[in-house]
Amino acid sequence: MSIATHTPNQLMIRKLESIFPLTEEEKQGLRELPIKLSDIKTNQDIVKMGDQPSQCFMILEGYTCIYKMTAEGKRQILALYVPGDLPDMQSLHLKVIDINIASISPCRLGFIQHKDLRNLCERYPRLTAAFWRETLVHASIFREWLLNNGQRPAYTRIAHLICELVMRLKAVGLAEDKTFEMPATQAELADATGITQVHTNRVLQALRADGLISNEKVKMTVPDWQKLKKAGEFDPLYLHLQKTAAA
Amino acid sequence: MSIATHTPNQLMIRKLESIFPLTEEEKQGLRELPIKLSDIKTNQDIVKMGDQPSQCFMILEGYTCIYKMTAEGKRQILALYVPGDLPDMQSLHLKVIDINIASISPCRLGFIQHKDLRNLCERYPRLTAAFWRETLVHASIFREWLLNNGQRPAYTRIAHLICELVMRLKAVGLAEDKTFEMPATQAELADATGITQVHTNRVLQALRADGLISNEKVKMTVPDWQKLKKAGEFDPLYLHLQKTAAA
DNA sequence: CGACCGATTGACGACCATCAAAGGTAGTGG
DNA sequence: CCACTACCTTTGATGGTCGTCAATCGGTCG
Repeated sequence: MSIATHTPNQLMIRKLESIFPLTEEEKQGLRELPIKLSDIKTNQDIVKMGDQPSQCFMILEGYTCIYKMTAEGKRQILALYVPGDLPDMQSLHLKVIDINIASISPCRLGFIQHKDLRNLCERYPRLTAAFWRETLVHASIFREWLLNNGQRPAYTRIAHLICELVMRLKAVGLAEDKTFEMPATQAELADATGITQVHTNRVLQALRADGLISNEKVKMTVPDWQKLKKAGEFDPLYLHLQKTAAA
Repeated sequence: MSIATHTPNQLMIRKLESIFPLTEEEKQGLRELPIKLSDIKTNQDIVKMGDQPSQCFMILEGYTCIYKMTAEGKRQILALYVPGDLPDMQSLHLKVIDINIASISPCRLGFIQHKDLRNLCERYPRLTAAFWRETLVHASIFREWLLNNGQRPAYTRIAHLICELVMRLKAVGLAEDKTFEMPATQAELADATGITQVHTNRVLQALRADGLISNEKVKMTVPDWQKLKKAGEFDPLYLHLQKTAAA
């Protein structure tokens, strides 16, 4: 089977179902949510620190990241987002954006007005819990990244990051058996894991030499999931996936 | 003026008001929320990974932290929590706890049943937004820690952590002019910032030598806030405090 | 074909980790 | 009042993981 494709609203349903059980009525409500499409290129800023948007967006295709810079100009990538994710859901309740969001591949985005989201949640109150839960899961991912970047050596760290991506892609049906899209450059992986680009390159070489990953262009494949999982000390509890999605 | 003391429900109101404007009716609702007190000693686990609690708690006195361990037994402290904070609010929507929560000083805690919280939010729907916002602010803090621990040198990193604590304590009226409680040991600061205990000690000596902090036992004082802020590259935007609380 | 971007390699060094031990301080109990 | 203990802080010595700097290589695209 090839990688699943969805309409925007179907993708949102699939995403929410990966962490929250939806009723048929709620799905129907979600199908009626207005979503406005927009395509962007690689390395475009989508939302910037200080913005006060009246909408948020879902990724339909491609990857984005959120990042912050230090005064010295160093960049930390705080999260990678894949199709189905809502990188700026927080803007629903935090007026001022405190991060930057950029594409790391060509993307198709679906913009959703805050007011439409609020209306939907009023009509289907359990959806409030679903969206809240989505933000809580991402908070949990931030915590895991803190552990990963703070306490694990570079090799383990990158293995863990790859494990997480695979799991999250599988949850929305976007990872084939062992292969998935990995458009992030080595510089981006470096900024995500808090190591330098040069060292990232050497770690990736080691991971390839050990048979844990292989890649061609933007396609990465994981020959032996168990081995990678072990190398990355990966336990998916923190993703809080529904059992059906985790399988 | 001495450090503010509150009843449990007053403290919750004060805390929520630091990030969200409350109406008089909502405050009245909050005053009627049942909160059950409990005292614990230093270094007690309060909630553990895998738990499925039916309640959450607010800190009334003392400090707690949340942490995770790697397979090799290294500990990362993911957040420090001070009076007014709700370290396991996430349990309202994520059934399984994915972190450990422990006291780092003697604490008085106030336990709140999930069902009481849900009832309250049903009666005052804006409070849902307030509590959601509280969890989003903490997600924002996790992001800032990722930046801090990932990209800043040890000296800046610890200065930043101290700045954050001061701001958060002031927001709930728990930092006097320049002095506040700092019960965390150097080992705990080390695990929070991802550097070793030995190196933390040396950095603290440097901060003291530079006149940025001084401390006796559990009291820490900041002689020159502007200097510390600069040394820590501290910008409080990410705390999303109301203007009144930030002042 | 030249320009650009990302991946790769080499040499060197520093920040911070690791290991080990000693000094302070508080609390406990005889 | 003083041992005794436990915990935290401090110090010294050494070294490794990873950062920095710089250059080259390879592929893509206009």
